[in-house]
Amino acid sequence: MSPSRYDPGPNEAQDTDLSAPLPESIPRWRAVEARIAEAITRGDWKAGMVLPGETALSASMGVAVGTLRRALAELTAAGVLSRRRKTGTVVTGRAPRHSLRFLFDYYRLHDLDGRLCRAETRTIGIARAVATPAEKDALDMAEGSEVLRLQRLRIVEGRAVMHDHFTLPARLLPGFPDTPEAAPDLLYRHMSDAAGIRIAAIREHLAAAAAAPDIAEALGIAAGAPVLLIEETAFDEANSPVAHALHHAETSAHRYVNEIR
Amino acid sequence: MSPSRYDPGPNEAQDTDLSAPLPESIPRWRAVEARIAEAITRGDWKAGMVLPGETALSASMGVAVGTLRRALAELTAAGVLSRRRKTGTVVTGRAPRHSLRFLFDYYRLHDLDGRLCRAETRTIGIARAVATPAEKDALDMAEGSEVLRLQRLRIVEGRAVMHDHFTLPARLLPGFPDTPEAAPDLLYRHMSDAAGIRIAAIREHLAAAAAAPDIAEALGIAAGAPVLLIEETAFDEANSPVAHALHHAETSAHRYVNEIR
DNA sequence: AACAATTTGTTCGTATGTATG
DNA sequence: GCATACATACGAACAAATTGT
Repeated sequence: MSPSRYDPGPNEAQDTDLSAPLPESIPRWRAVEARIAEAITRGDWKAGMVLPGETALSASMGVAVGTLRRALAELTAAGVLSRRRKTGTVVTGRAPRHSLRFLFDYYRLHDLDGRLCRAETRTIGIARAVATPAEKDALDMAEGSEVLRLQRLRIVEGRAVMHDHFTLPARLLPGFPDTPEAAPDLLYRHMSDAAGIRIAAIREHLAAAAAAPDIAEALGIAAGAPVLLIEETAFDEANSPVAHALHHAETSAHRYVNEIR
Repeated sequence: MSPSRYDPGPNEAQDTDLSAPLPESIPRWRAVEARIAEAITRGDWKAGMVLPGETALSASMGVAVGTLRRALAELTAAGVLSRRRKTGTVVTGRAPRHSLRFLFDYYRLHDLDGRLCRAETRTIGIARAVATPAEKDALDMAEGSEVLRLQRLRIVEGRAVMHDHFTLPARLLPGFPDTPEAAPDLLYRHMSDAAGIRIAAIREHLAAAAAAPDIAEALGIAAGAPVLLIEETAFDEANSPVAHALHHAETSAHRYVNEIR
């Protein structure tokens, strides 16, 4: 904190609250990474800013250069930072919103101007049933396994823009609520917190389709209007499918954004 | 190659042609990474196979452990490998098709059964012009800059399934051909080879729309039929936009596939 | 044009911790 | 408990690229 000095600084990033002791029990490079990412998302280090050099940063955070480099490498791979010799390490300003590393609610609805939309989630149905053959196949389950089915709406500024239909192996989520009111909004976060399931990869199959009557009604559009169809499968670290979902999105005023590296 | 012995091996990966001298002028860890990735895509190391330990591998390839670890870390981050203590390093079998690292023609059309489609590319138009305000904005160019416009069709089994409209800053690609016949099929590969432009990230805005008459005709579908709209922007390592494209895909028999980590 | 200084990139080596069989 | 394999952490030296003198 060093309250004795005030230094607005020219274009260089200044200290946030580095040199505070790092938490234990997690890798130091990860703690360093989180601290830097936090400083960026908080706006302490803005887009285009150049960070202090490796030696200075590592010294100020009390870790070896190699440890700091690991953290910077991860953030660079995630697209948050860009590094060039002599120029230094600069904040790209590209949002880390599309990486599973940083967000459990990784959804990515933007408006036509490119701004991220904050979507409210409303669960409208929960049911338990024996898996259909298609579900059994998609989730790699045994014969007769039970599944949880969830229907949800994503709402932006009062308008429903996406309809979700999730299918989850019931075995993975014992004690999952049976009423829509009690359902968690952040499904993947809940899976991580309540059942220790960490999503390692998500695969999406995208298509355009004409809206079926029930979907059209839920989204408040005409039947047959074009909707974005997203078939999503989530995998854990062992590469087993742990969730399957079918999304229908109304995209006359929104875009589904995707970033590839 | 060691032709004196033949060893089918139990479940362990055996030598491919490691210990061959590594190429110069590129980082050694990248050469190691490429060699391992190649062995996997060639089928030498199959899905589920466990690779030799770090020390053994590094020794057999003539690099330090840290160098090998860098290569393995990259492949793990890309989803090609999975590493666990004691168990070792195993091949996941998940395809690295959606990573910019491995494919210049990164396009990702699959059929409804999930199989990757090999799409033929046909360039149907090339033009040079002064950038429109929208293009100038999307590509972050100066007033009055010249752009290259490319129209292409993606064809799978004789049927056009996607229409591409690319816009590129003409300044970046001097000597680009002026006739469709001479245009390169792999645009990003060409940009890398001919102009040294390396694509570091791609952002896509996806939506569903009703097909306009000209697009409908190009794709051989009815006007107004739902099409998948993909607005794509490619960035180089300095985070500058270097290409912009508008894709229209016919998705009655195909899916556009996307993998997130 | 040549050169020096700075900053990241690569490579090496080593030591210790930790999870797993 | 022990051996094994990866994970973390440290440090050091040199290479390569870029900027400014």
